[in-house]
Amino acid sequence: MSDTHLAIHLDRLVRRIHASLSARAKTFDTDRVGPGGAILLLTLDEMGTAPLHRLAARLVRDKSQLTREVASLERKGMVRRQDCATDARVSLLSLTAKGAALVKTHQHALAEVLEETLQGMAEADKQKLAALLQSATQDHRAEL
Amino acid sequence: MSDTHLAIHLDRLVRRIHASLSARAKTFDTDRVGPGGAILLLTLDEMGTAPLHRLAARLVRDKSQLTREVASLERKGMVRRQDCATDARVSLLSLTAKGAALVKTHQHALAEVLEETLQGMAEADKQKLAALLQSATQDHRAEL
DNA sequence: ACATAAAGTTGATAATATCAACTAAATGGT
DNA sequence: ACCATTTAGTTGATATTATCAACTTTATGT
Repeated sequence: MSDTHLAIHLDRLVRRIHASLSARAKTFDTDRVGPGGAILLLTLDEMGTAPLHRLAARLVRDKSQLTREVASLERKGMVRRQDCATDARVSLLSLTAKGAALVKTHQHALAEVLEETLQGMAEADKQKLAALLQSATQDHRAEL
Repeated sequence: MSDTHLAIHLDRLVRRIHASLSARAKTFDTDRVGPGGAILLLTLDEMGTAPLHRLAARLVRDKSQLTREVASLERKGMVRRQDCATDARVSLLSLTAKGAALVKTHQHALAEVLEETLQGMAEADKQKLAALLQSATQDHRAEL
């Protein structure tokens, strides 16, 4: 029999984390960027500067959705767009100072939630888990 | 700095799987139970018979949502409810034969998608990942 | 018997996702 | 250089899912 277990537990874990986060959201999500906005910012933080479609590919979200989310974050002063010199179609996204500061806050909160959610796991196992998850989401054809 | 990586990769992996699944949904989700319905059925399959609130706890979803989802699956003949002998408030949920058959179908499809999504990972790593995910979602206070 | 909590439902609303159509700009051949 | 085809991004309409409070009915503890 096949391992659908992996998917089931994956879903549970994500929901646990999400629940924990939104439970204490009032504490740290003062700008109300929401979970979607938060992960966008965290991802943009690790990408530095990126066109929207690349960010969409990373986040595995529809471009149209990203358009709106980015617009919202832009209005809040978290994200900045600048025209691309070599391609007039793309607008390059990057964090503002305010956005970068917010990332720190969210990283902190997320770390706490993870700590709480995964209390029970040995530190080594957590690291192993993180590593395996990373390797699971690696490659997938070129998209750096 | 803290490992928010775990959460980020978790999100990506879930979205990849979800995207893969919905891409080929027409192939196997003939009853249109959707991802939410599917995971509910899979979970109920592993629980056997369970009251709604227990299922909700397992799935980490709101009871109100489960009420509606279960109602929908009931209309489709996948889930059955029976009154609890010892507590008139609870209705016990279980799969119908049709529901159990559907579970098989979805397990199959899900296994294929996982295979595809995680191609690149060694078999041993997949198993390790599954095990770690399971341990990550274990316990959490009593709720069997 | 009474207060309190639990199980489930309903309603209203918010947040996200999906998908097709469309504009503008780039690319690739011929 | 020209035209067909892609690609980046946006917009609109709609579906799906999540959230939260209020409420009914039944159980529990004292």
